[in-house]
Amino acid sequence: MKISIGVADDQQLFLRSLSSLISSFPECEVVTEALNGQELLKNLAALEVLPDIILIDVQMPVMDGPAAVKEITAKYPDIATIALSMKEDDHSVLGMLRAGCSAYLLKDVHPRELKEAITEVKAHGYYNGDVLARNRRRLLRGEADEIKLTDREKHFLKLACSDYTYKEIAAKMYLSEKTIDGYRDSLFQKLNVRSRTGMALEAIKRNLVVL
Amino acid sequence: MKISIGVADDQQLFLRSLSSLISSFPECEVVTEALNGQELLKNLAALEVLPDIILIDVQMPVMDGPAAVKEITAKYPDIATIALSMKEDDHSVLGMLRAGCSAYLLKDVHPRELKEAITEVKAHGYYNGDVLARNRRRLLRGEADEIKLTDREKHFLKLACSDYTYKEIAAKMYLSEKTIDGYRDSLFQKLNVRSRTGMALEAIKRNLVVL
DNA sequence: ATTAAAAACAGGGATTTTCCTGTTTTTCGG
DNA sequence: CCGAAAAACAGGAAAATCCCTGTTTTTAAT
Repeated sequence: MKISIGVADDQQLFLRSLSSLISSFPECEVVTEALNGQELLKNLAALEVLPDIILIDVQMPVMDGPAAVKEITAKYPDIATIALSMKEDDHSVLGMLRAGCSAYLLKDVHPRELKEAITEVKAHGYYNGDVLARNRRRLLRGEADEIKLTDREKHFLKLACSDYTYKEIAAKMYLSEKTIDGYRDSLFQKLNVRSRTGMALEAIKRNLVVL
Repeated sequence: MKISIGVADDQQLFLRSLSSLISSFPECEVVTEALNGQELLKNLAALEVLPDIILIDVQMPVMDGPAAVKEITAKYPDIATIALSMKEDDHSVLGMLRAGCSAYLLKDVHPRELKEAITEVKAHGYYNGDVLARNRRRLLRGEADEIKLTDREKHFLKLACSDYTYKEIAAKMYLSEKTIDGYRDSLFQKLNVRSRTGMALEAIKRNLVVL
């Protein structure tokens, strides 16, 4: 019996190419394709035969990978998901891990490894050797750079990734400049930086803020 | 006669998938694949029958897109190149345009459009409707945000995208702090910013500095 | 050798940021 | 109502950055 596959990626060329490649695997067939999480869920709702496995990107518009995987895991517990991403930063990996992914591959893997991952996830429910397997324990026990930011800190951080002065940011947040100083100090500590530029760069690196 | 195609991309999965997809086009055949510009040039040197068209990413390790296209254009003037990229910022587009690309597509195009682009580039030497066609005149007449930075300014900018103080940067560059001030002022003007954080963010946005 | 341009450097003041320690107000749980 | 914790705010000094104008040195062309 062929393993049925769903694929979700916002890059159409990659999506179609990958589908084409997977269709060339004797033991696999692609049953659905989507350009984002929302479209994927819509397609799943309309399918009579659900895929066994879904290959899904992390960053997609409309509904991103973690949100989609979370919903798929809840609604279709028999579907396994394999993350396909360009990035392996802890934030991305943790997001997909927490959402319920069975494996996490980078987009620079060889097709043979993708095939192997599909096969192993189908047979055993997980795939050893991928990003997720290598980092699961470290990530879950919090050694990861996963930090907790309050909503206000996140808002401040987003505004701080700009040309604004702290005075201007305080005005935009309807807070005192001294409160802004406090947020900055807190973030300096959490991100282990010592300047605003360093903080902004670190935020971008960790995908806390998108440019 | 089939159009022979070469493909270069650092993401192996995309590379193989795309090759597989293009091999399914009746009028095309893939004759070489490479994971970077250097490997591509090496492969071309060994081929008896050169490809008509090369699909090439902009950002690759070892040798990037612009450098590779420049060399291909010089050594193999009969080979046309089509850029395939995730980004369409002016810097990336100009780099490929100046290097000699015949077309510039984003990776989110539909395979049909890729096919059309290949066909048109083969038949006419260019492809209307892509990023390059839409921006050629604007870019070349310099309305683009393409700015000229001296080697020293680039070096400074790279160092400034960090947690270092200007004093520390001056020490690393064996220059006076006042000279560093001068570079900063110059870059503030060129990038139209008014703070170091703004400068760093703008540099990243324009791919002047890679995180 | 001369001259012009580019690059490096400077003075100095204003503004902003960083750092440290502390107080007050608001919120929340018992 | 009370007390603790969280959030907001504060003083103030030092350091860093920004802004403006200008000089000196080096490089390059003639």
